[in-house]
Amino acid sequence: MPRIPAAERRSDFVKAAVEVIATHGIDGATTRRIAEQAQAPLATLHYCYNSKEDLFADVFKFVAGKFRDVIEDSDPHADLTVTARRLLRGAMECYLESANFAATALELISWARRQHEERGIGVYNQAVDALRSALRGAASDHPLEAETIDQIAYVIATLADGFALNWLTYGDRSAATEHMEVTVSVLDSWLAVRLESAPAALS
Amino acid sequence: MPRIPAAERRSDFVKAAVEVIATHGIDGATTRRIAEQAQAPLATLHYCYNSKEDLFADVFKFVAGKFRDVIEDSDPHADLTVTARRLLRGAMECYLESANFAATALELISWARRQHEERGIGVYNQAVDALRSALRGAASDHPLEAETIDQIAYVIATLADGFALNWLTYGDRSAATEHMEVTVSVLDSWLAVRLESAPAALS
Amino acid sequence: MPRIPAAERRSDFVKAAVEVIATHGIDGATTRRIAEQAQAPLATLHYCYNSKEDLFADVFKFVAGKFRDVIEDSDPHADLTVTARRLLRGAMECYLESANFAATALELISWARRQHEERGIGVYNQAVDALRSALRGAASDHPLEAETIDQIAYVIATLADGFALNWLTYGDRSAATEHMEVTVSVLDSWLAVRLESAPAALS
Amino acid sequence: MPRIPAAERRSDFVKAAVEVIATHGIDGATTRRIAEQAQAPLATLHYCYNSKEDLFADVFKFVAGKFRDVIEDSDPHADLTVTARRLLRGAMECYLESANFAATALELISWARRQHEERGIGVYNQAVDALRSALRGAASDHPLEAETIDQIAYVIATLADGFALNWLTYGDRSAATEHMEVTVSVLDSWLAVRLESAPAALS
DNA sequence: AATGAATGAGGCTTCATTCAT
DNA sequence: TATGAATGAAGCCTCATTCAT
Repeated sequence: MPRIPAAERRSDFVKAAVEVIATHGIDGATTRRIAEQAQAPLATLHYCYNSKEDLFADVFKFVAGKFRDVIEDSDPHADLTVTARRLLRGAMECYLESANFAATALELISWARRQHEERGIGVYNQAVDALRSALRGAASDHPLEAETIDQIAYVIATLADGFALNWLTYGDRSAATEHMEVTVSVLDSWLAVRLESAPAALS
Repeated sequence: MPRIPAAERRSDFVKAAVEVIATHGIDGATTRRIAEQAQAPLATLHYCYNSKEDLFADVFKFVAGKFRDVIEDSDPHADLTVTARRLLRGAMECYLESANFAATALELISWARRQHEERGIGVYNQAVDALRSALRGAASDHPLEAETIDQIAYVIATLADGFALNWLTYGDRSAATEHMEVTVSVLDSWLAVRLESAPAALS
Repeated sequence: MPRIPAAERRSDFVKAAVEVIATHGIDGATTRRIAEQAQAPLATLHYCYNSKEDLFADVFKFVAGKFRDVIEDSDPHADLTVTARRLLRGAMECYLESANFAATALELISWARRQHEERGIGVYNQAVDALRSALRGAASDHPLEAETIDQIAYVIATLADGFALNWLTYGDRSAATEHMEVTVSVLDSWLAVRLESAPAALS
Repeated sequence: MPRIPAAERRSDFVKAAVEVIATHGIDGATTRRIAEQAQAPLATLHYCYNSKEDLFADVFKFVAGKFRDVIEDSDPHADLTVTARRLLRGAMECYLESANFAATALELISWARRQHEERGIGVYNQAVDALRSALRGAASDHPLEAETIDQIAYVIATLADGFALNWLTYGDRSAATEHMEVTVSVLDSWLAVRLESAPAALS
């Protein structure tokens, strides 16, 4: 009965959609289920969004925005190794904090791949771009080759996503917490070797 | 009326399902589309399988079997480091060889997570189990702690899946080929550090 | 807040409805589309009219009124043949001037037939009545049988509507202009024969 | 329960659609109502036709075919005047025989106009084309200018459609029967004048 | 055994209308 | 007075599945 502004209502539907996508998958996220989750009549969803696709576009923005927030929160003055480690840990903590968010992010990546002909469009690409930007900022003192930045971004993304898949599959929080440490140590080991040789090549 | 043996018919449907799942996702893999891809009448699918879920169970077996084949192909007499590297590379080559297989595997992992209450059931779990067995075989000379084996299996799975996600997202084969090398070097770096200290702890 | 008088508002909606009905048909003339065409919020339409049917009743009046204007414009002192010709030409020119008006008139005729059980109610009937009145006025000197008047009115209506259907179907203005002349000549030929014998029967 | 071949089922739906279109108009002809009229579940309609549009295309064919039958039934050896009169009478009798057919034909004409950008496509055009062919056949002895044929076809179509509109509006069969005679006499009067001068121009 | 025919359930979307402000 | 917000009903269509042959 309370007449809520449309903007706020839309946000409710986005949150509901994240829950439903995580639980039922992208294609199982029917308008009925989303409306029900948002405790709103089905028609109200279509009053706020012209189409399901419009709603999903907003979900998309929401997820991409959360990634960007996590990535940009990292201290820009830190060392490259420290920054990389923080980015990876931040992503994993974000996944660990909300399994639904993690699941929805993976669903969206899968969905974007199927939906659009133009590859690389979507959450994944935006997140990797943000990773690259953050890394470039941290490496501004001793500029690395673009290729090195790309590789580090790739490894962080790979480790974070691989971690997410495992955590979502087993749903075992304590195991995941341990895996987080292992994953960080993997990055550390590789970076130690990788950055030891790379700057040398530049000097 | 070619009178195709039932077994072959079922195999056709499984292969068709893999294609369709990769292209349209698990929920987009409708019985109609699968039957069409298999060039069979819709009713024939239900003649071979009681339900869609039964068919998917076979798809499941097929994918899990392919993983097991890749893993068990690796030389059981090799060194642990070499074995780990081979397992990772084998998985990635398998993904690279058929993007459809990779996509279907990821879809199935996602699907299994949503479908069943009991976590850890499914393709992912079977693959990790197989990884563990292979690693144990390679480490039979100097037995490691179970935890170490678990960690190595986790890291291999994580790296392989993270690699797959990237490759599927961009669909860039040459980039993926380079990523494969990077990914292997990540494993190598970490194993070098990890195995250097672990045995020490045992001695 | 332009504070537009309610009467003007209603007139805007009627005009918008005529456009929309012509373009999308009676059933395609949704309240949304009409409000949009009138550049007014949807709720305003229902503020001015209790229901869509009420609005359509006004559209009805508008169209019937325009017909009456055309018919009553014709010189009441003219000869019967001349009057009949003028009425037919007037109707056709009216159709030709605005295809939207023609289309809406035909839609309303169709709609009225479907809507009401009582046949003959509607735009068509009102127009034919007006035709009869005009013809009676022109024939006041040598009163004809009512049947003759009825027949002339029927023929004029038939020719005008048949013309409209053709013009709307092809949308070819130059062809329609030629058809107008042919149509008038059809009426002339028939009237010449018809009125030659009819008065004779009365004398 | 009887398993009827799809082709026959389709014919049932076409007939049902004609009824429903006549009663409720093109846009009121919902799939639900058509299925109900055909005494079939809604889903069965979509088993026989991929879409509502496909069904309507068949309705289209059915109506156009009936027109063609009526027109081509006319004796090809007859005189032009006789042929024209027969064509007109045939069309009107066809309308009179089934008001539903008449209504559906007019609805389809209206619908085709709204639906397709390319003007002149549809039932109307096909019927007029068939009229022209029939007239050309009858006039083969003393070939007339194409323009004359066109005009005669136009006048027949105009009179028949105008007649139909009146008959549908009032639903008065006895009045319509009288109108039929009047309408034929209108054609006769005009043809007498028209063909008297036209051949002269050719001789 | 094999497959066209058939269908209830549910998918997304739009409708005319009402409510609260 | 005006109008964004809200909604039950109904629109077309596709789904997995079953039935009859």
